Amino acid sequence: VRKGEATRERILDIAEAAVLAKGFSATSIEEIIAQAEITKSGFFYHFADKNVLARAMMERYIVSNNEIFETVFARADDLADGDPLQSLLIGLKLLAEQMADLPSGHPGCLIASVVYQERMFDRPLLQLTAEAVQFWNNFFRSRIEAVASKHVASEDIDAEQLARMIMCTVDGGIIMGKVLHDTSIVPRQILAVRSFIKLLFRPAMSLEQAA
Amino acid sequence: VRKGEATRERILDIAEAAVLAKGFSATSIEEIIAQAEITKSGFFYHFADKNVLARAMMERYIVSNNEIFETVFARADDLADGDPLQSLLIGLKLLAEQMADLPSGHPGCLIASVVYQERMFDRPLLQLTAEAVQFWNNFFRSRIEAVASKHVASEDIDAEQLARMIMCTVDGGIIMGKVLHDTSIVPRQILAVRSFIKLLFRPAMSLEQAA
Amino acid sequence: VRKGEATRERILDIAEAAVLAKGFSATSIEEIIAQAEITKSGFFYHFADKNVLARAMMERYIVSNNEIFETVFARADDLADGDPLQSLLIGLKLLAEQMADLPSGHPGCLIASVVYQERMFDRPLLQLTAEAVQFWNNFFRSRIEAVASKHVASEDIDAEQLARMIMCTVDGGIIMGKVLHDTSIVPRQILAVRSFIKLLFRPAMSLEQAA
Amino acid sequence: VRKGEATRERILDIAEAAVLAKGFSATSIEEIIAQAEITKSGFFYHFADKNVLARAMMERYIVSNNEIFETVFARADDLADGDPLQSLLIGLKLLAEQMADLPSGHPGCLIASVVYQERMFDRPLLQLTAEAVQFWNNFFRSRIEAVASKHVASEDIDAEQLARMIMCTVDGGIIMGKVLHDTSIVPRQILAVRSFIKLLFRPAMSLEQAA
DNA sequence: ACTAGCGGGACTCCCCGTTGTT
DNA sequence: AACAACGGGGAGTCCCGCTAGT
Repeated sequence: VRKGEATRERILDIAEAAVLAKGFSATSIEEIIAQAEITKSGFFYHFADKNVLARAMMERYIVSNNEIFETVFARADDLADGDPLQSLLIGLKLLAEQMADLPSGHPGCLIASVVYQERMFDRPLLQLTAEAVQFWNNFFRSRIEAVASKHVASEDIDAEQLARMIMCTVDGGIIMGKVLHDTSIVPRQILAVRSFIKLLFRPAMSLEQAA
Repeated sequence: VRKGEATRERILDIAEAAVLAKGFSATSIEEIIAQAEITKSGFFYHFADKNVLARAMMERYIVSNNEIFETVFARADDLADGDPLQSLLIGLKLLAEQMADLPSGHPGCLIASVVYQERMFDRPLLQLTAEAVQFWNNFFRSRIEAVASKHVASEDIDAEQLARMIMCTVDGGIIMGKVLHDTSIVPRQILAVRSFIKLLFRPAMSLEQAA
Repeated sequence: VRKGEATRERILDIAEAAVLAKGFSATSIEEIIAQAEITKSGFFYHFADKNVLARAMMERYIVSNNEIFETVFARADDLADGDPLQSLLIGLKLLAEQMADLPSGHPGCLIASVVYQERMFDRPLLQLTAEAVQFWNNFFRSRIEAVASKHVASEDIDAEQLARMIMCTVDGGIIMGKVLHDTSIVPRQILAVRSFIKLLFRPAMSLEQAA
Repeated sequence: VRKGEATRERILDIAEAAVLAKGFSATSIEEIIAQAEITKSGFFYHFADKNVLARAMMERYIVSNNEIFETVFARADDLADGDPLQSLLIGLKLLAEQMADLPSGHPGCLIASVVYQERMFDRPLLQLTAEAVQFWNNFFRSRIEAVASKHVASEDIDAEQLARMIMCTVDGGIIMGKVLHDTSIVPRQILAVRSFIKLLFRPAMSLEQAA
């Protein structure tokens, strides 16, 4: 189970890149096997059909995204001295940096690619994406709630909304980056939400201070 | 030149809905003509090939989007008494309301649909989308600059970045709304950026007030 | 019936060139009308359908070919002082010169074009071509017979066969000229048969002469 | 690798017959597969597209034609006692007999079929046909040169020209045979050129003999 | 863990010809 | 006489997936 695994991963790599560039149904198995230098039978040995490939791609994508978030924010927790606000701000900065360091810009979000072709996928896959998005959203929401429990916000915004804003900005940033061929948009947009959060929890121009 | 025009529009309506749900290449001409109740010849009379259809769809989408923005912000200018900040905030609120009033949520953004299948489209079409996005961005940026010339921001954010944030939030919101089947996300996200802008230009906790 | 006639001829010109270059069934009405700058209705006004076009093309081709042969050999008869051999030899030379003077080489033989797609044409058209070929063959045969009645051939060859040889050489020469992109092949091949004929009827190295 | 090869050859056989009867573009893949009793997928497994089929057909045709020429003239060399003239004359006679023995006359020349639809084929294929024709021409030319080095011609005709005459007569003969539905034309035309060659190199009515 | 060969079914594009309108 | 609009019918291409082998 060694050579087979490598082939499987190669297929997934090629497929993911193609799907992000052309969409799922425009990505033919034929072109995947041509690039992977295997035959069709080889492909079907690893993936029973195209849906199985889609599922595998998405699962892999979710796992790798989870890892990114966890690694980044574990490091942020490490750097912030127990202050959830510090940790969140540091985490977002690290995230922005990571996005900026991608050699050829962000390749795209598989989630977005899927929702814009949702009719092509079966229920379980769509369910899977929804759960992953919900999971990431909860991840950010719980951190925001932690912040809110220690700091006062100068505007009334609930944590759910704010968590979504982070994710929306990233996904929207990816799209704009692709349209305008500007790889700096995603990191800069992340920094923009970060500014918002900082502003939101800035000690309320401390009335005491003012006094 | 009357019946033909109606057929053409019907084709575009059907095609747009299908593209937003399944992507461009998964949208077959066959299904379009079945829904439009015409024959293939009828279709190809109006659109020489699928690329021409894509171009026409995008052009129509851009025009209609332009109209929405212009209508909404013309009304906002009307309601705000010359204050650019008021106008921007009112405009965003109106936009949010408009998005909330869509019967079945926002159907999706054709721009996003295209960038996530960019390999499928020819240069001119991609160029067209880029120009439209740039145009809308400039639209928001000039309004933000007008605000900035009259009000002080409590954070350093350039207008370009902030304008992009509006658009990213909408596009990202559409994606999240589709994933989570929650039509309220787009309007709420628009209100979230609105909050940010309000906060950003809020008179600096009026030191006078504090006094 | 003046402008209409001009349009009709223009259509035939364009169609003939296209048929010689791509064959009949690969020549679409659509491309003909595009080149002729008329609409489909205009085309169908002149030719009820594609078969009618084919017939008209062939009839025109036969007439023009007849004219060439008749003109050339009328002139040859004029130059030769009543000697059929002289006339034939002069005629072939004139023919070769005429073929050499075509600006871009011989465009091709419509007859050949038809026989290599015979399944595409109806009986009457094929009949027409056969009759035309037979007619031209008789034309040459009767001239050869006239020669044979006045001169002794040094080989036994019947006139029919020799007449055919002239036509075969031309048609074959056109093909070779097209394959090798050498416009000089047709005239040179005509001169080659001419040599044969000359040799054939050369006074038999007159034994009397030798004595 | 056995069953596949048989299918491939069957396709080529059917395609060649159809192309000679109707031309390349009028020969639909659908009819080929119907006759071959396979499906379109089977066809496209063997030939990526119609051009590949054309190329394969032409290559096969050239090879088989080469074999015919070589076999016939090897036998001719065998029968003639080292005399190139004898060998050439015998070879042409054998060739004529072979053409006469074809059950339903000569089916046609693929080269001619291609040049009369040259716009339909890509450069490499046209190149291929040109090279083949050149090759056959050289084949005959070198034999004629061998004759000329041993015998005196009574007319000035260069070998190139004479070699071409052989090929032109065959190609032209095929066309006439098809038009007039007379399968005897090709062999008789070959015998006609043979007569010419014989006459050309006939010992000049040996003046010595006459004396 | 893979290959050769092919079934069956779209899909895009094109093409010939007709109809209703002007 | 000409045009807009469309009917009806493939043609060529491609693609997913299966079977039989090794």
